[in-house]
Amino acid sequence: MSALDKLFSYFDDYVALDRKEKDELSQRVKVRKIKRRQFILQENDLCRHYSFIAEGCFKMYGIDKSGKEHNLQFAAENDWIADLGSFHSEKPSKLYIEALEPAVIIQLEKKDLIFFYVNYPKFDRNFRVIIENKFIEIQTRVLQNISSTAEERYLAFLEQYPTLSNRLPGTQIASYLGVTPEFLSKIRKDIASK
Amino acid sequence: MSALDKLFSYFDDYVALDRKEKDELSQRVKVRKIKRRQFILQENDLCRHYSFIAEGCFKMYGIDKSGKEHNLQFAAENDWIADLGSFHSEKPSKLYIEALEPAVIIQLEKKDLIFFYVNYPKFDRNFRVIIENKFIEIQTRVLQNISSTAEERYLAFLEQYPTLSNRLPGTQIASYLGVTPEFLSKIRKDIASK
DNA sequence: CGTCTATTTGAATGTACTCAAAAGCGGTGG
DNA sequence: CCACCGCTTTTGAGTACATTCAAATAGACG
Repeated sequence: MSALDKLFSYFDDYVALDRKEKDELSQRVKVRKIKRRQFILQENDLCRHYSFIAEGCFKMYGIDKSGKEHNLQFAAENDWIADLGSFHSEKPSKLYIEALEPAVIIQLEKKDLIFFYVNYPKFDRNFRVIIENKFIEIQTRVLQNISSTAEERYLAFLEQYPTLSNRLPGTQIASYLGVTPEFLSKIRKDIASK
Repeated sequence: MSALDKLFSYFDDYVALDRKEKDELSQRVKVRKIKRRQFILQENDLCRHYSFIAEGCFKMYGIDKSGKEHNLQFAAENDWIADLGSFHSEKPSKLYIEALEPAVIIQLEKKDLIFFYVNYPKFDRNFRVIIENKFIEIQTRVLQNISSTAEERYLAFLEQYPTLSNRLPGTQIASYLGVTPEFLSKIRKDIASK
């Protein structure tokens, strides 16, 4: 299945695209192969694209004043990744997006996205629903961050993202949960001894 | 300025509504007065409405197994509040929405919201942009939660929501930041002694 | 004025971090 | 096939950040 076909069938879960929309999309997107550890966004870049992931896995993170990385989100097959803040404001990003595995992505530039919003209202609908679902997801995460211990957050992560949690090294999960890798190791030990 | 007029001029910051859309909205929404401490959503309720706040201020929170409240968000004038998860899935909510001040809200039921989505694509557009901005905001909060100390988070809150932080008791802010009120008091003391 | 809630303070405790070091585990090249 | 390299994971001791519980104080509202 080609990368583009993956994108088309992704939209089948929303309001499916018709022939014409698929043709337009094909002409306006750019398919890219990305190597492990390659960045598709770095601090001070403008985020110019929505990237749909056909294969592989990315992390988006910020770096604090002491130089530590903090994972804001992971994204794998059939998901989008972008720094929405930079994308909309057209201001330099404070974030990094880096491939954790070799990947194939489909990139859509802002002007093209706007083209679809203007000409095919279906895109407003679809991206509204997509972002609503992402909002619900991240809100759950916030609630966990402010109300649970690191161990509870880790167990919730395993449950919510079983596939990802097998694919990712503990260091990356620790960074997502907001704990040190050493402490995650201790959490795992505690869990195992039950 | 009437509650409805506030809603109309709120939309002027997005794609403004025309006469017909305003008329339709007027007919389909319900304006309600809400008392301080009154709930517009409680655990196990279905969240059936989007509520636009014309006056007053609300908190949305979850209660953990030990009975403690954890504030997921505040919302004041010219903002929306709803449990999107429950609203979309039509499953019982795990959250509470409670007025912190006497309030006036405008409620829109799901079937009416869908009516607008279907008949006026502008609503897809507007709510897409609204939720995108909320997503950007909450993502910033997540990054702070996983990367900053309580003191840093508190200072960031003061900066980002100066009006709210004057309006809210410290206990509520503490709950939002994910710390105990006692500890917030110590943070304030530390900040004052600088 | 009394009641209810918010805020402050302090002591003891618990949760998570820092730093340093060792052990494990792939992959890669010689 | 083995040796080495880079990265991940584990372990432990000491420390810092944040909580709990209890109690006193201060404010706000009817």
